[in-house]
Amino acid sequence: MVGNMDQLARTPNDIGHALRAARKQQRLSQQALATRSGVWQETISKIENGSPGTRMETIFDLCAALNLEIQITERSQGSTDFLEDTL
Amino acid sequence: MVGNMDQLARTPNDIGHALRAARKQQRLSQQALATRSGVWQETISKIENGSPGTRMETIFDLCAALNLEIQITERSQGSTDFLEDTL
DNA sequence: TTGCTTTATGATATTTACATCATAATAAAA
DNA sequence: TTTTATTATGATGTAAATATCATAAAGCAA
Repeated sequence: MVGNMDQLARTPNDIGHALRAARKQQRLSQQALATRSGVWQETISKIENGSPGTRMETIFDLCAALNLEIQITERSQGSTDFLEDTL
Repeated sequence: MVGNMDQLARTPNDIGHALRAARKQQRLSQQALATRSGVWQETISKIENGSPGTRMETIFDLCAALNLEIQITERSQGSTDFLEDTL
């Protein structure tokens, strides 16, 4: 394990983990986050537990409230995966 | 100019722009992307034009098909750069 | 144990994204 | 121009996310 390369999100679970980690790091309850994000506590619970299909904007709201940012970048050519673009 | 730091996404429009840019860069039509992502061309059109409320998983599907990755990170404190974790 | 806080869950109603089709508008070639 | 490829748009039906409430389940202190 080289480092903290775990902000990568490719599934609803990844999102949930990232959000929960950030919230806990800031010692916010789901309810406190709900208040400052406008997303309901019940919804936050589901998202943190990886419920699928969450709307982008809900994630944006939570990220904003948690001082998180979302970046979209080219996938860095990984180690063992050998998938080639036959462009 | 240090680098291309414009993959930041905080609105549906940002997502749309990133996706369209990547698709064009790879010279794919919306239909071609639709085929390889499982997302319909009509839906791709709307997303690229910033339609709100898109489901996370739809974005994931498109990113996967375009070799893009989504990262969630702490918002880097701007200019005055003494940020402390009072852990 | 009790009591308090936090998180999860169940139900309902509204809203909306997406699939799907058809097609219109636009762009690009020919 | 005409033809073809691409993108956008409009309509419909279904599936599902979220707001909202009520409450159950966990967790944690006293």
